[in-house]
Order: sequence, then structure tokens, then C-alpha cells
Amino acid sequence: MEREKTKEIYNAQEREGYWQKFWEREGINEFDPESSRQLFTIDTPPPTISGALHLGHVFSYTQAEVIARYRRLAGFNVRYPMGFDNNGLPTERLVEKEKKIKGRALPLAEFVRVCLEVTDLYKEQYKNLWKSLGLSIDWRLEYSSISREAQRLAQTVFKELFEKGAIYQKEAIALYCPTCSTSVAQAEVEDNEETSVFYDIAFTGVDGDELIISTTRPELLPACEAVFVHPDDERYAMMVGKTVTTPLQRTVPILVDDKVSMEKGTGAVMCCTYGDETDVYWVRKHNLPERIILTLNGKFIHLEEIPEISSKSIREARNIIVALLRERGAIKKEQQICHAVGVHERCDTPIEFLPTKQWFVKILEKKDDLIRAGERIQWYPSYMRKRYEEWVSGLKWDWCISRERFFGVPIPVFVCDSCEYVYIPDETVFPIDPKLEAEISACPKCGKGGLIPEKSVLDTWFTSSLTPDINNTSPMNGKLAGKLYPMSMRPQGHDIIRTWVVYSIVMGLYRHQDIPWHELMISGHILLQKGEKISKKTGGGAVKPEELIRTHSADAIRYAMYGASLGRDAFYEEQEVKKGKKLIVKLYNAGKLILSNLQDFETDSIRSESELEAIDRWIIARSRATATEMARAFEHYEYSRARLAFEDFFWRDFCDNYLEIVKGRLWSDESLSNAQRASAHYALYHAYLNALTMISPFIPHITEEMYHAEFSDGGVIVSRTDSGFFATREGQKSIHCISWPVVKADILTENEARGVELMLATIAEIRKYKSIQHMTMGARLSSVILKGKTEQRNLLHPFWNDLTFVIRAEVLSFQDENSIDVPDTLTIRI
RNA sequence: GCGCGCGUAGCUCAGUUGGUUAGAGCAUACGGUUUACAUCCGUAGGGUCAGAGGUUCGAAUCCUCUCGCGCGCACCA
Repeated sequence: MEREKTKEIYNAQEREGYWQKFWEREGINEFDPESSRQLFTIDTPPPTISGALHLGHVFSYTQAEVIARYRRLAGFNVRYPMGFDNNGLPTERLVEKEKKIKGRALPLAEFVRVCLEVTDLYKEQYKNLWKSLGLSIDWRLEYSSISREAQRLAQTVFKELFEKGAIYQKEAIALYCPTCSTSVAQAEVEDNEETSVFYDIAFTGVDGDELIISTTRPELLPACEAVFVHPDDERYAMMVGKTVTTPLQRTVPILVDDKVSMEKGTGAVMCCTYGDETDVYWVRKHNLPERIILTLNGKFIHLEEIPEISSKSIREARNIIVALLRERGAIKKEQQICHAVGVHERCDTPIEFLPTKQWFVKILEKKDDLIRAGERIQWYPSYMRKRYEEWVSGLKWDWCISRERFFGVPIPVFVCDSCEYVYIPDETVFPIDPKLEAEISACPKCGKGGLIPEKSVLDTWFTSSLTPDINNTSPMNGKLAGKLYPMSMRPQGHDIIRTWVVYSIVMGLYRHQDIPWHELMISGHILLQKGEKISKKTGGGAVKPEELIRTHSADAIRYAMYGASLGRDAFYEEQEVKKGKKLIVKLYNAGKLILSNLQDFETDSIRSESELEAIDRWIIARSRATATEMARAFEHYEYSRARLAFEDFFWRDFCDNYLEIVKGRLWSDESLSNAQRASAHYALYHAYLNALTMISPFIPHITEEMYHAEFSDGGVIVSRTDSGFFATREGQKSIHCISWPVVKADILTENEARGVELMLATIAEIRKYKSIQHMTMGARLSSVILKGKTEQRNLLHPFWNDLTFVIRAEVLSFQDENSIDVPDTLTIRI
């Protein structure tokens, strides 16, 4: 008789949306400012709106998410907000690319309007992804870094720091990106390996002799102000103090400095204004004149001696000059080299050193304080602190916060054109844009000059570094307003330690004389395969998060993200997703088995857990011990370890062993006492509910589904928001509102624990026997004799009936280890 | 060059303060499964814990050195 079983299937994609709507409707993730429970506040990274979402976003955000959910179950009042960093250079670049426009070419108001339009669109995309992943964010706490509130805060802080003397304006050599036409901070410069040509160029000495210098920047020849050699270099000793003439007929001194490397090139180097940081140093140290030949958009100015390069780009000018030098026979050698070049992280353009007037936040004098503050924060993983310290101690520039861009928070400053007085309006008028102020009055100080509005906007990190303050001052904080600083925890990637962590601590020190958070959770990157990083630049390749969720479900993707330990780079493994799917199915099926057998279960059927069968107490104790282990792991942000502990418990102990064992009592007829059956029911109820609870931070949808599941008359599982086998008995509307399981008391004696171990070992022996004999695990054995010590028999005693059932023995008996084997009987030594 | 991290089964990784015979999943081989399981269960094979030296009764774990990989910083004429 063949009967096609109608298999019941958990339709993850459909059910996940159902529960997401339920959570939102019921406010399951909402932060309650009136609650007296202990706070756990999260300083969520506001993602930069700079393009499409990729798997890297999913990876890092799910990591913080699992902690938020755990803390909620552990009884904390969790504040888990989301923000959006939707201004600044990255956003402008996105908008320019998408709309094929140039910010510089548009009226400011028009460009800002387009920026807002585009970022709002992306914001929705981001939000939809977070929601479809089931992130337990309280969306009422959403903020945006370009909002009026954030702008007001940023400008207020600017004024505050300026008045404290922590912000200053200075005309100085700054790191400058000619493509973006803006200054940048040290933290935004990264190294790129680039091929380049190392030219040996002949200069002419006073006596007509040659002096050959080596350079990769021949186009800067017109700005050459000196030639340097090492003081110990005997090759050039004769020429030191004299002058040389460049092939462009510029006569400059030959000086010594021990920063020159004798080995590199010819050992003679030209100093130009400015080719690199050393040039800046030399010009200052040796008091050299400055000849700036580059404009702020990276084009050359008109030069008498070489008019050909006028208004040419760096690359074009280099070609022109090289051709010219070749013609004149001044190039003695050309060598292809590969060297690191400091480039702007947003556009890969080599950074130039140009004199501009910029605003800075003093951080160099704060190095020691910053390092001390870093020591007061718990870093997870702890070695990440080193990176912070390395970066802070290696800082060479104050934090340049002005950007000559458009879509950002305006610097709220007017400067008097006569006495240079810096006028910052009263903060009650913030946010303001000085450029757009119609009325500009006379200077309040000298009364003579006019006030010139500042045109720059703030580095977007200036606002981002204030996220702890943004959270702290949110209108949603109720009676906790202003009491959320420092926050409990900041989750973020290791790549932005040098920016976001550093600047946030800077702000914390200046504004609060305190650290911004107690703990830092630093995550790694997800890689598609060895060496292939998913980042803003690569865009994440073919793996699109939305599509992954659609094909595999959010729970499965989430699960896969928790495989690697915190801080480590991990590979995206399809296999991990498969593993997640299997766990989901397993939870579903185990639930089906349990619900179908527990229909008449009442929570008060057992007066005290001590009444339970030993094996039932064991599985309950195991579930609680696992919860304790997981809790410890979560508290140290070791979610992968928590996941592992769960799998060990659920897959091995609960499904493979306990469920198989307990089936005996579930299926048995009247020969069994009600108490024994009730004991099994009680254990199944609690151990399974504990399992659901413990894994719910990882896979919140399937666990909610099972919490609300009911075994219907038709023999199928139905799950609805307003009902559910567990939901009605627990009296909580969501599994995400119940309490983390805790160890209540020692409910298992030591001997019982040893008995369980012995029992499991015995089961394994029998399974091994059946496997070798090619028997099915359910094959009946007419008689089995366990042979061992009397003590072992006593240990096994409480489990005898269950053991007999699970190995499918008709008769299970015991013999002393020294007795003679009974022929034709299966004898297992224990 | 400096700093950090890593190197454990064919693959991806666990391995808590040094302590029985180093674990898991996947893959492989064999077998079994339909009274939860788009399966699932069982069994087996598979490791010089990168290498060398040291500390110790005892080292994958601690120390030193070497090699390889990754990352950060510096160099970047």
C-alpha cells in the first residue's frame, strides 16, 4: 500500500514577512524609556549612503543584532537604533554618478535637493533590507546625519569646541584631493600600489658638472626649491653649499639633510613645493621659499619658463615635461617601478600637498588622553585596541574638518575681512548656512569690516562622531533624556577604527570628559573568496543580499553570518547557509513531533521538578547549562561559540538522543503510568522551549513560528500571531519577550549524571553493533545483556526502561563483568 | 622596516586559565531509514596541530627563532 505523504513544509519566505509585520505592529523591539530594567544601549553605525548594499553590510549588522536580541532576552532594556549617514563626499559621489551631474556645476540648492532625493530613495532600500533580515531595530529611533537636528548638534558642537580653543583655522599645507577639490583628513588617505617611472634627471652645477637627481614627479620640476643630499655622502660633498640649475633653468641651492637616503636613486633628491610630506618638512626646516604651481583643482598655473603645461592636469603635464627633458637630453635613466602612493580613499586620486586655509580640531596634543581613554574601553576582540593606539600615536596632522564641498553640514562661521574676527551666531539660530544668509552685518568687533561667510562644510565624520550624542539627545528618550552617555556598546568594522572610533573618542573627551561607550565590538570583513574583499569599491560582486534572502530566507543567511568569530575576516560559504536551512527544518520537525504529542499538556501538571524522571531532568538541566554557556559567550561577543554550544545541545543531545529515548514513553500504551508520561511531556515542553529561546537571537523567524505553532486536527502545524501552544501557556506575545533560561537548582545528582553518560555510551555501543550488522536502528533485539560492575548497574537503574526501549530490546538484563558469556545472546560490555 | 592577527583532517573552522586517545560540519566510504525530519540516523577512514629549539611530570596551548599568509602603519625623492 503506497501512500504519498503530504509533506508539510515551512515556507520561510512567506512566514518571515508575516512575523516581521507582527513585530512591527506589536512594538516587540521598542525601547521603553520608562522601564527600570538595566539599560543596554547600542551606538549602531549609520551606514553611509554610498551605493548598493552588499553582503558586508549584512555580515556586520547581523553581528550587532544577535547581541541586541540576546540582551533583550536576558532582561535588559535594549536601545537599538538605526541612523543613516546621508551626506558628505561619499554621498555626493553617489549622486553625481547616478544622476550624471556635477555638484560644482549646479546651484547649491538644486544639488542639495537632488542629493536628498537620491539618498531618500537609497534609505528606503537600506531600511527594507534591514527589515527583511529581521533586525530588531526600534525604527522610532531612526536618525539621519543631514537632519536639522543633527546639523544643529554638529554646529553647536563646532561653536562649543571653537570657544574652548579646540578648533582653529589655519593657512597651512593640507592633504588635498584634486579630483574632489577638497582637503581631506589623514584618516581618509590610503596606500595604493601603483606603477610609475623613476626618472634620473641631470641638473647642471656651477662648474658645468652634472648632478643627477631621481624623481617620480618630474612635473614638479618648476617648483623645485632645493636639492638635498645626505651629509655623509662623499659623492656630493664638493657640491654642498653651491647651487645647481634645473633643466628648466631654475637655480637652487644644494643642501644637506639626514632624511635623505643615500641608497635611493642617485642619493640626490629635489625638493619641490610640494611633492610629499618630506618636502613640507624640508621647506619648513630650511626656510625655503614656496612656489605653488598647482591650482586647487589639480591643474597647472601659467609658468613663463614652460607655458605648455598651463592648465594641464598632472598626468598631462608630466608627459609634456618628460618629452621636453628627453629632447634636451636631460633624462639619463628611466626605470619602471611599483611603489605605494597615498591616495584619497574615495576616488583613488593621489593626494597632493597644497597650502589652503582650513579648520582643524586639535588632536595632536590629545594623543595621551586618547590612548588612556582607549584603555578604559573594553575592546572585543581585545587586540583591536592595538590598532587604535598605533594610529593615534602615528598621527601627524590635526583633524582637518573643513571640506570644500556642498552637501554637508555648513561650518557656521563668518570671518571679518578687516580684523579676521571669527563670528559664530548664537546657537538658537542653528542650523544655518552662512552662504545663504541674506543679511550680513558689519563686524561686531571692529565695526569696520564686513563678515564673510565660510563656504566649507564639515567633514562628515564630524557629525558621525557625534552619534552617541545624537542618541543621547533623541526626543524618544523620555525620562532618560541626556542620561545615555556613555553608551553601552558600539559595534563597527575594524577599517574605521582610525576614523569613527578615534573621532568619537575625541568628541567624548572634549564634550563629556568621558569615553563614549563602555564596550567596542569590532567586526571583520566578509570575503567572497581568498583575498577578495567586499567593500564600497568592489560592490560585493555577484552576491546580492536581497536575492540571497529571497532564495534562502533571512534566517538561513543570518545563521551563516555567525560562523566566524568576531573581528575575523570570514568567507561567504554557501555551505553555512545550507547548514542554517537544515537547522530551521530540524527545529520545525522537532516541534511537529513534540506538539503532536503534547496536545493536552498543562504547565502545572508537575508540582516540582524533583518528581521528574532522571533522564527528563537531565535534558532540562542540559538545556539550561547550554543557555548559561551561551550567555557567557554572548557577553564576550563570542556569538559563534554560542552557536556552537547550541548545536551541540540541540542536534546531539536533544534530537539524536533525547527525542529517540523519550519516544518510548510518548508512544507507549496504558502500561505506563501517567506520571511517567507527564514527566516526558514536561521535559519536552521546557527543553524545546528553551532551545527555541536560546537560538532565537540567531534565527528569530522560525523560532517565533514555532512559539506560535499549534498542532491542528488536520495533522498539520498552523502558526498565527494570536495563538500558539507555547504562546498561550507562556502568556507572552512573542518568543522575543520571554526570559533567557537560567539554571535554577541542581536538579540532577552526580550519580544520575554519570548514569546518563553510561546510558548514552551504551546506546552508542548498540548502534555500532547494529551498524556493523547492517541492521536498522529500529531492529528488535530479542535479548541484550549488559556486562559490567554492579556500580554501573546501579547507575543505569533509573534509565532501564528508557534504555530498553531505545535499543529496541525485548529483554535487557545485566550480568556481572566476571560471569561467563551466555551463548547466542548479544552481550555488551559497559 | 615596525605592529597585529593567522597557520589544526581534502575544505571551512572549534579547541576556554597547559592535563586522558586533538574535536565539529561539509566532503569520502559503508550501512540503515518511512509513527518529526525537503530527509534523517548510525558507523568508519582521515591529523608530525607550519618547522626548529626551550620551559614543564605533561605543550596545539607558554617562551625564543625560522618559514608562509593576511591586515594595519611607515617608507613612498
